[in-house]
Amino acid sequence: GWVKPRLLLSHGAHHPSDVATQGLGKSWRLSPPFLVAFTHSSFFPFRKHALNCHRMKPALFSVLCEIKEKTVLSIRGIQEEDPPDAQLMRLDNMLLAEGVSGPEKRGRGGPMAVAATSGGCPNDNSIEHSDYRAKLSQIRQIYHSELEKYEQACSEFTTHVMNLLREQSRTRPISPKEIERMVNIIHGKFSTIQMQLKQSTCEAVMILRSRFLDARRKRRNFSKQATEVLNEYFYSHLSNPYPSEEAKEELAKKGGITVSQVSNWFGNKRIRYKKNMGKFQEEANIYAAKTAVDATNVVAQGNQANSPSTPNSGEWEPVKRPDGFFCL
DNA sequence: TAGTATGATTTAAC
DNA sequence: GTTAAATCATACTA
Repeated sequence: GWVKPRLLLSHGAHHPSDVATQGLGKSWRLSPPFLVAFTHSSFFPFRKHALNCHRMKPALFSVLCEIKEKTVLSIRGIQEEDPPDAQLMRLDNMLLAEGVSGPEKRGRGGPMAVAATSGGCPNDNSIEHSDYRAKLSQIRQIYHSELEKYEQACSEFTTHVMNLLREQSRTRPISPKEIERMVNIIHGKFSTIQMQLKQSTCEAVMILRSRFLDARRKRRNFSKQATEVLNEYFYSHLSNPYPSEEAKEELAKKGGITVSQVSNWFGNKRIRYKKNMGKFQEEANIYAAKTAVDATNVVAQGNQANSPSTPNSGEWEPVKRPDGFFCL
């Protein structure tokens, strides 16, 4: 199921101010002792106002910022910059291809189109198709809702931290650059969360897809209409039951199945008929009689008989395999 | 529930 | 590419 990505803040930070002090704390702790003295908690309640109004404050503040900046840069210099995230790009591409992100796909596309044309029973496939689409739409909805939530949370959190730091910058050496860096850190954290969301979404789509494709493999008997059409052709072309590509297309159209299903059916039928002609004799008689009745009706209507291109003259003479194996 | 029917897949030959 | 043949997996039926 769905695993809602959690807000991942490093070192157990649970509040914006924690992050603020955490981010700054490292460099702050590296500052010389005399600087720490100015910021000691017992110092503030009594001296805060005096400190802010002190004539040396601006000068001292800029020095503090400079020292801090150098310290931070020396630490950051050790750390490697993140490489461009290829995985994020892959996730984005997949979500776009699956129709989760970007404009919603309408009509036939992706695996749905395959199933909609390959199954034996079009109605059932329509149900599966709409089921797939409904579930994909659900995933899409959850994805966008979560994404929006995270973006809003990120924006609110950033504003909150920025305000907090601006407020603190009146009494602590926090430069605008530092605030910018903090904003970048927050955005980085939220990007990680977004990536987790994208990953979960991709997993959900893959699971849905595999389930759908498994369902597609389920065998369904052809409709009576399809079986009728196929059998009629088979028994009326018993001498050469190898429909041409055009004939296959026609049969597929009439039976509401695919051309490859027609090919499969004829492959199965030929081998099974050959193996046990006796079993199919009754069926053959029924279709022979049916064909005869149809032909009589056509003649009775005064039209030219629409007889099969290869009449049932008795022998199977496969053009490609003239081994007499299919003789009646 | 076992046996049978049937659509799909795989393999090998052409 | 098509096809036969074997096989698989599932649907159907008594």
